[in-house]
Amino acid sequence: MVTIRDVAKHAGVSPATVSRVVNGLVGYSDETRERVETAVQSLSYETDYLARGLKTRQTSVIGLLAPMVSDALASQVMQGVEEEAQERGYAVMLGRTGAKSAYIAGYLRTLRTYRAAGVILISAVITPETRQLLGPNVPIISVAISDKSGSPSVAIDDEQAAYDATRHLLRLGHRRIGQLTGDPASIYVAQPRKRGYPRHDRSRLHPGDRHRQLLLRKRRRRRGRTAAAGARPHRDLRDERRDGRRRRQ
Amino acid sequence: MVTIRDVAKHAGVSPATVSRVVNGLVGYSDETRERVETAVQSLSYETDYLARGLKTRQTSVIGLLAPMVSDALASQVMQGVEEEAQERGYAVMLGRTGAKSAYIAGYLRTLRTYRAAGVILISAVITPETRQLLGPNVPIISVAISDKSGSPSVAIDDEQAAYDATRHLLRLGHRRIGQLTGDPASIYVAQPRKRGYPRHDRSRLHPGDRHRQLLLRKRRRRRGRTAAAGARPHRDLRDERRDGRRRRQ
DNA sequence: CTGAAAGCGCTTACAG
DNA sequence: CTGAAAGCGCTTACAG
Repeated sequence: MVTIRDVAKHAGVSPATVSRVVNGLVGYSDETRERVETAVQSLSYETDYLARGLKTRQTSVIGLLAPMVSDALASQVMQGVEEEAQERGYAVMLGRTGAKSAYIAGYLRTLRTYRAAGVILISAVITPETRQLLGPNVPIISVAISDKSGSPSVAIDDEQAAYDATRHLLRLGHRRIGQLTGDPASIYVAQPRKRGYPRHDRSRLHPGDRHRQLLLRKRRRRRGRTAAAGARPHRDLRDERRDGRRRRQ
Repeated sequence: MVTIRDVAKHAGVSPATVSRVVNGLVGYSDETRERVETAVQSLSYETDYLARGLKTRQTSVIGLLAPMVSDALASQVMQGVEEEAQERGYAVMLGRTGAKSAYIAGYLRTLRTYRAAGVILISAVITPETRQLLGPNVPIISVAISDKSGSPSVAIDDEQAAYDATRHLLRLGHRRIGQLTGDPASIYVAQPRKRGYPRHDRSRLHPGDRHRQLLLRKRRRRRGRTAAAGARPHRDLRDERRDGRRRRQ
């Protein structure tokens, strides 16, 4: 393996100077720089990240933890993270937060000992333990869950999203609307979603949709039997249903 | 950070001995082992992978290169690789072989300088350049493309698969069968797929399927106009079509 | 502008 | 069974 010493010898300078040039620091003449660069080229020298990381206490590794690697949302995020990381010279290390949260501790420990430059958490909550396992100096970013603990996060307003999605269906004239929030015990965003849904009331319906609603009502009557055979709506939807019925009377 | 020296001091032994115990080597008394383990526990010592890797010239990192992170097949493979890796104490480093093959060189270089223990290549061909960039000591495994260069690979027989898939359709009585192989210039498996398809001839049809074929033929006649309006079959399929027609005469 | 030196945290012959 | 020492390849005050 070609080391910084080899380059130094080849260029007739000290290893310290090679390091400075390679890292783009200050403190060398143009001529020196050129000699070093030539030597780097002809020996095809490559910095040893392990050695550098050991010395500087930091590598260009970033940790990327997802619930599942093959998760649909996570895949998309991972793809994006990977693209940007590679563009900026970072390497991405993969991990799963998975079902067993014991796993995540292991990954975090690994990332710390590889001196990761930062960690991106997809669909996972940053707990005090997370912080502690990673040490105080590793930045954490959470994606898809907005963090309350002070870390930056990239996420949507889940409550508002539930509200908007429901409104969309209401505008289309639908009245029997189910909501699948996920189990609040394990799906963190279930709560805000559950809050967003019932914020609706009749007065919020868009007035311009009257016509369309009439159409839909007719169509529904025609499909009467099919509709009646449908699944019973979720308990939380009772109010909306009653609301819809009253309008029809 | 807790180092091996701290543990050594705490346990009243030398760093060398701590290293031996931690790595499960031979050469220490039971009593020593216990003292070291206690010290490791109470200080919650964690091996520095960077330092170890620098010394041993090998880390527990394995590289995982896929065409796209969000690719459907790759996602599944990645998930599996990640599970097994984590079980065995390896960390997975991500990379994309992507459209630009120039990228892959960068990843391979990175993996070499992180002293990766091995590399898994999904849907990519192992070229001499691959080998060269990674150095002679890093094992490479290719997935989804069977390697001819001597590396182990996990893949299906694409030619046979194309043959089998075609046979399946033939058995169902279909005669107008298109094949989407992908562009042979960029999709490596297009060639074997293309070979597998036309290996069929009439005599290979499963005799037990006669009855079903008759049924299908009737049905097809009924839908005559629709069928006629369908897309023209691929040029490569002409023989199969003619074959099918003759049987009807 | 440049180099000698120390040290990051570990491992591993070597010697006892 | 155990320890002192050298060294992996780099960076960075320090001194000039």
